[in-house]
Amino acid sequence: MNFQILDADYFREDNQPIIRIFGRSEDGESVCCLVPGFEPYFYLSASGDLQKLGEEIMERFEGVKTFEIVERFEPIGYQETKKHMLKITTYDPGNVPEIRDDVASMLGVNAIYETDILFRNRFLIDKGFKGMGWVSTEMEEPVPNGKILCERTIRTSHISEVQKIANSSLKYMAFDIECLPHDGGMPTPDVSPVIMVSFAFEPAYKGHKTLVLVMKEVEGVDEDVEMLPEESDLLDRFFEIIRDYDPDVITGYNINGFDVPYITDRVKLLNESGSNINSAVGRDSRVLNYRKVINRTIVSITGRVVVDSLPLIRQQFSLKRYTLRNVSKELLNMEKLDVDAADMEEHWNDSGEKIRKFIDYSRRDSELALDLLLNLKLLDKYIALSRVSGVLLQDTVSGGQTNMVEHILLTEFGKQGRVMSTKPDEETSAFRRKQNEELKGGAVLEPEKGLHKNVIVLDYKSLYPTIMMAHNLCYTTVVPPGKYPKDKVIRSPSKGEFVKPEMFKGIVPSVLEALLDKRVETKKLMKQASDEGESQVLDATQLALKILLNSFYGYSGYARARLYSLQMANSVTSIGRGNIARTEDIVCNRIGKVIIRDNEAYLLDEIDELRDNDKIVKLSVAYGDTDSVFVHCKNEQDLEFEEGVFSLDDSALVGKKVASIVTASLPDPMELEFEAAAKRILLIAKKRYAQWIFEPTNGGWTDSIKVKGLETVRRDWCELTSKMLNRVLELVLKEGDIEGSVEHVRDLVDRVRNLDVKKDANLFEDLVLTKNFSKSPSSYKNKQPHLTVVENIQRRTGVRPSIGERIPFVIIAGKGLFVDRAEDPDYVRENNVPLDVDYYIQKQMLPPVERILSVFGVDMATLNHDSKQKGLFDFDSSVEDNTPALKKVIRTKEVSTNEDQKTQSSLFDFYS
DNA sequence: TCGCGGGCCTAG
DNA sequence: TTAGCTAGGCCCGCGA
Repeated sequence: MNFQILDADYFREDNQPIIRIFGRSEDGESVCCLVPGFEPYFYLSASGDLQKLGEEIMERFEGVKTFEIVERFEPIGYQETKKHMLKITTYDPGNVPEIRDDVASMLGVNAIYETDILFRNRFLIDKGFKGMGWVSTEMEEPVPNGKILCERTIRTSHISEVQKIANSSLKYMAFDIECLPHDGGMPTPDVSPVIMVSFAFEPAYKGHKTLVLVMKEVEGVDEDVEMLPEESDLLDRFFEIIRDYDPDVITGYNINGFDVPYITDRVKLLNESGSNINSAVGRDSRVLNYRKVINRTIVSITGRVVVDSLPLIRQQFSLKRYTLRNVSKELLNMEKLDVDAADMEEHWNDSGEKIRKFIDYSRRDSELALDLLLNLKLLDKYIALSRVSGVLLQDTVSGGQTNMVEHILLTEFGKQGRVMSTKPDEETSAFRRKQNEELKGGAVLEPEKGLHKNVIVLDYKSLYPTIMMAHNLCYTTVVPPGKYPKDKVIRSPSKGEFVKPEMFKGIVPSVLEALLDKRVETKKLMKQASDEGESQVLDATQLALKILLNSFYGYSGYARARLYSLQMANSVTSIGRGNIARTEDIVCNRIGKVIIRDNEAYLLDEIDELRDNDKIVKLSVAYGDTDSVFVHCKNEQDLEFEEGVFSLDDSALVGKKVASIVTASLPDPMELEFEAAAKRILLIAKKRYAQWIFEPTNGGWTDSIKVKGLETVRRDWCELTSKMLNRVLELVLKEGDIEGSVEHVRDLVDRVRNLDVKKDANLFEDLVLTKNFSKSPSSYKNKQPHLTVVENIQRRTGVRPSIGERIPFVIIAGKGLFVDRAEDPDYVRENNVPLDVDYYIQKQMLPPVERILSVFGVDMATLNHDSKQKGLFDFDSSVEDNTPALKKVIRTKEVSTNEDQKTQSSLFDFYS
């Protein structure tokens, strides 16, 4: 039988561990496969007589089954030879944590290794199985299901990996609960009952796409509603439905933060007072439970995957708010239905329309949760990450990059006879964090500020991974500086030394090479794929490979990693910094000029003499950040090309030429790529710019305005700022319309100045700011506007928003500090509190737009002009007063020269 | 008035 | 943010 691995764990049978793999088979059955015969082990290195030490350990610790003297490399540093170590095998996985500290403190023991690897991961790694990977079983014996809640349970030790791209069809279930709070506050499980539970299923459950359980009799409802008179019956039915449906994936919105702990606590309470709710949900019949680990609730259900979509959406989408209402609207374009907390009791006690509405609202929440998961394909990425890294799906969904990197490295270390370090203790991590103050990052080039035409964007393909590959940077190649002769090592600008690949090819570079090759291969397959589903799987796979490739650098400087090398991390970035500086030098000085002739790009020394129709392109670097360079193309006189002279295709010719020359000078597989051509680009500051960018797309060009770092992409500015700035950027970049920009800003300033909240509710919404409530109030050293609002809300409702929530606020009129005048928008709306329109004009609108338009000589006064006071026709003269050069250019289409350097606009002819 | 630290969020 | 990394802009409040 072939099945795909969803989850794995182990249990004990006659004092032997038996591995249990859960999955779904090719023909759609849920499967549990028992695999006996796998044993737990760990390593230790010691000085002295290893045989004697092994015997002593056997004698002293009952759990130790056997030992073996083996040869292994230590985890960190290049080593010429392996060392003798002890491999200790125990009877039970639980024995290892029991004895490891005692063993570590025995005389002569230097270090212990791999004592903290979960047994199921140890099994997967040693057998070469992967999370969401396919396996095939033979000679299986059927086993009576007993407590196992799968459609088939088998037992075999003949199990092997199978190659298959497609995924099995999983069963998804979303749920949501409603609780009845006392007097409109937050419900708490000690007093407020669960009155409704809703489900959404994919595929349908016995013909039901959704189902709502309600704790009362309601008339006039459809067959997707079940009525149960008692809360305990309702909860019992909830678990019965889960067991009966047998989902692979259980999802919901904020279920880890709310629903699961609530139901668990409620069941405990009810069962303690005489109820008999069977809350078994795991495929091993384990009851629903949760663990709290600082700030985080961990929920795991054996054999299934629990996916709370809230953290996934937080990670993947940058939104101003993450309420289900806002997320559904922004990402699904669907409305959440809602009963106000204050009206909940009234709806619940109603026996007509209101209670039916309440039921529909509850149903909708489950539908939305399922839609988020499926329509946004939230899980695809994680399934691909599991298949590529080998980590079980639950761990890629709820874990970080560390998990995956360490899983991959443990696998490769094992293959190459190298042991893996244990996780560092607190002290070691703290020490490393201190050391990390020495860790330098990427270089950011000083931008040539202002508006430019014809800028080519070049960037390095996977810069840090390719640096590690090209220079053999690895934990396994790093050597103490000076230990080996100069010609034997690669030395980085940060003075890190690594042996050359001829001496030893590093494990990290090898892994990266394999990942990169696989990504190229996957992209190729994707182009050939005819089936839509297969193409999607391949796309998720190449994305997963990209994520993994980029995880290794960050991991190398991570204080809590099993493997840590400041030398390696610093070498990566120092080579990166050297590289971008060298790239700038090649572009500006070694290349300098490119000749375009007959649709080909040439260097000066590639042609004999200049001809009449040759286009001479002068290159300079306008900006660059870490792995990118923006190359500014100008004419022979070092001026912008006139409109129509330098085409997008010319950009591509120059870009590809430059990229190929730079690439040729680099060690394999480092590669500079032509990415896009910007017709115009506005550079404001480091990490802040906007481009009218043209990206090559199968034969043609696709254009868009791309904004980086400016207020339009920042969530701590109000929507009005974003909208205003977006319009200004579009006018400036696409049309060169400074005058129009100024008018647009003035119109908006007027509207805000004359704001009437009752008449213009939309504008009010656009004035709402949000900031993340990121830590406990006591640890803030300064006042913060969102903290003021958190305190206000807590004072008024008794409920404090949770840490990690984004807090919306507006600034109200009054005296005193800005931070004290932040207020909850809901409160302001309900109580008609006037806003501080001056704050919005002076602090939210004018400064961001001034930073952009000052490039053209437009100042605050021009923008802040009051139409009511000065009249509508005042504009032209005010522009003339402030910026004569600007107006001249706009009005007369004059082709300017270099004479006026004061305002950038004088360099261009926008209207031609 | 200016410089600085805290805070937030983004680029890469 | 609920365990990859650094660079860096900008706002606010505070104190010299």
